[in-house]
Amino acid sequence: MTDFLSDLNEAQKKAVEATDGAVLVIAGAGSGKTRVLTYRIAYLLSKGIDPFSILALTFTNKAASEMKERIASLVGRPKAKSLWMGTFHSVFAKILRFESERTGFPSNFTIYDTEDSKRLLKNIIKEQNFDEKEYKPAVVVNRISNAKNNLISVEEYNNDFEIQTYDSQCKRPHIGLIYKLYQQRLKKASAMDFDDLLFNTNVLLRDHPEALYKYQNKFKYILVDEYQDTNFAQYLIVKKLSANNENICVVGDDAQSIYAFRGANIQNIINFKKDYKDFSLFKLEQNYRSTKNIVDAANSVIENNKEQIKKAVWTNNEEGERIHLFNAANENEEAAVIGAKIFELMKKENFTPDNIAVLYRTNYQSRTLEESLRKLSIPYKVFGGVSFYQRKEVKDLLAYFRLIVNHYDEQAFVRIINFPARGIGDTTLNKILVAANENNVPVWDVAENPANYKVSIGSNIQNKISEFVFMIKSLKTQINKQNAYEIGKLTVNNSGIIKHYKDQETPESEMRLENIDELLNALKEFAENPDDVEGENSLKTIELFLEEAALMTDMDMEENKQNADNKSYVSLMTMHSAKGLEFPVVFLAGLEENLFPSQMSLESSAELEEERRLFYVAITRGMKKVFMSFAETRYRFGELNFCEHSRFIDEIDQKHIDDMAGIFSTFNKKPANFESFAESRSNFVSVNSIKKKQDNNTGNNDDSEFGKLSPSSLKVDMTIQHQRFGIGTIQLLEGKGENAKAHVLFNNFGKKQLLLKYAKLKILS
DNA sequence: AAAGCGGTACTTTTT
DNA sequence: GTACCGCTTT
Repeated sequence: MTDFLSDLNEAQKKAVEATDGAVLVIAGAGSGKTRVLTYRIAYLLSKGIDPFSILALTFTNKAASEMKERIASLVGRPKAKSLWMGTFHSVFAKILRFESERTGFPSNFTIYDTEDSKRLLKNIIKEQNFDEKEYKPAVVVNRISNAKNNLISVEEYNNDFEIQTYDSQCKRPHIGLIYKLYQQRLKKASAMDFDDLLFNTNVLLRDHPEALYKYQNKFKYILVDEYQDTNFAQYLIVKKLSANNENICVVGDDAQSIYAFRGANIQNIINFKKDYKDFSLFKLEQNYRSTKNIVDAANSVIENNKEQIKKAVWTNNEEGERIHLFNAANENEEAAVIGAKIFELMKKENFTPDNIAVLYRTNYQSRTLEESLRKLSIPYKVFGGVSFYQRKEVKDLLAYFRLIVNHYDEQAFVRIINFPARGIGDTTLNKILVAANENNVPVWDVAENPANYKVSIGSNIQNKISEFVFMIKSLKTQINKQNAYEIGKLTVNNSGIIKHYKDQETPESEMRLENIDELLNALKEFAENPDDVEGENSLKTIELFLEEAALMTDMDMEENKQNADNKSYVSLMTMHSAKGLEFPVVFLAGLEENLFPSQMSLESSAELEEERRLFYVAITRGMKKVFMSFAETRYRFGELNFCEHSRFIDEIDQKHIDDMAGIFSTFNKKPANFESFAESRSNFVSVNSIKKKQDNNTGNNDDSEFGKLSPSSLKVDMTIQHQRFGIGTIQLLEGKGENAKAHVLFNNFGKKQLLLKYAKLKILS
């Protein structure tokens, strides 16, 4: 029964066999981390452990379903299905629904996504007449999210001197009040946001010891994937649940911690040894994924981080090609070259599109890349950005489902009360909202019976509201009688959404209809696939669908689709979403200062180290070939910006780089295989831009007088000359050391911010 | 009440 | 460049 252990190397095998007690597995990139987790679970099952008593927490739904699949192939489907395996959010959402009697929330609570949260916050800020410039929903939502991730309740937030001082200093003294009102409104709407799922689980385990004992006894073996990305709320849940027998196994890589910005605490993994004194440590250091060049290049970068657990990642794989580095005049040329190179890889080296990924720091970079790939008819898929579930028509329809399941869902109500238009406008809606607030009742109660709350609405509009309320109520009577797909069809027809878009007859409405169709297909597939623990005869209701959809990223969605239509695409995604994935060929685009590392990360070394870890993650996605590129100019907010290449490139040991950009050669000498690149480039890029490039490379321009100047030699109002921008006046000097910057007003180029570390200047007067 | 127009302020990463 | 807001007109 344990024959599958022979698939593992020594370190992996030991990590699998140490089933009891606290276990920390530090797994370098590509070292078979998922393999250890799956085999460990399979091993537990083969020893007769009940699958219901194993809790495995992952970072994404995709990781969970893939792992389940692999375990199923090792020990059989029935056992694999009975495992408690999923993301923190989905597993504990399930538990919170089950424990509704203890939580004070009904079991059909809605999960608000970030957009819902922001809209609600916006409403509250408006109602309170706070300055909307100071109180931006995005900022407020972050403050509240941070508080919740650190288990700071409304009361604690408002009584904490430090927090209050900080908010006051930021000119936002009322965030505590907003937090309070926000939680009240969520409660009234029977809704939780993402962070509440973890926060309220902690409350449940803290205030209800009988529930804590129950789950401690239930989950005899706990496994946590990507432990380096857990936040305090998650950490404490795991700690509490495992306190009884300490059969806990956490797997992670501190070098790949990239979610501190949303509360992840790298100390959780670094301090594991303090939390569990009797722990065993296993290090997986052999990389099976990438070539020597890629592994070594990644190692040379991550070395620059101070805070890390020591490990030596190595590989037995072939040497492989060096990392190909190239530059481009602007983002369009960069995209064109990447497209051309992909075209060539497919044509000459038989790579398929799904062998290839283009990774970037920010979502907006996908646009130019898409254009380039479209021109070359290369099939591609953009992950992230405006995902399927965020499209207006899809969210509208989901709002119907939400309101049907949970009438109190305020955001869903506001969204669809007048969509499609049924003559209930802003004025009426505001009356209802105000009345709901004044009487401290859900909006639904007011809509159901306005007269009760002294809302004066004309009888004409009154009838329309009643019709709407009636429609939602009648659909509710069906939700436990008909499956998700049937409810979906009824909703689409009764609501008038289909008619609304059919009447428009524009290409845009056509597309929206297609998306609605796609959602119905997803419902159908969901309804007809009895893959749940509950068994074959249980009805797949719309409620169950919503629960999944709320916590689904488009990553999970696209995964299903790709399997379904079996087409091959080049993947376009952010470096963050690429975590956990691997591709034979990886392009890293836009490696420029202020873009990557992001401008916002330059203020603290902790944030800069996180960017570096992200760079490490990005490089280590590549199996065979890694291409890096940067543009010398890039449009941002419609304004032209001149860019310097990313500092991270300089941190790679030069011997691993095939430097076609010429950044490491003082004499700008032409690299050995520049020709082959120029060739593939010239097929698609205007000859002009190449010429410009080559002129630069010959070193004809007279730059002998320009040099890097120390920040101290410059003063405001000085007139300086820049190699490219010509003559200008210094307006402002900021930053220290590496980050010293000068704001210069150029005569012909307008205002520019120059990093003194790179800018070559000449002082004129 | 709804659609259309023009000005404005943004873009880090996501369960 | 674009998403979003508030103003206008019908």
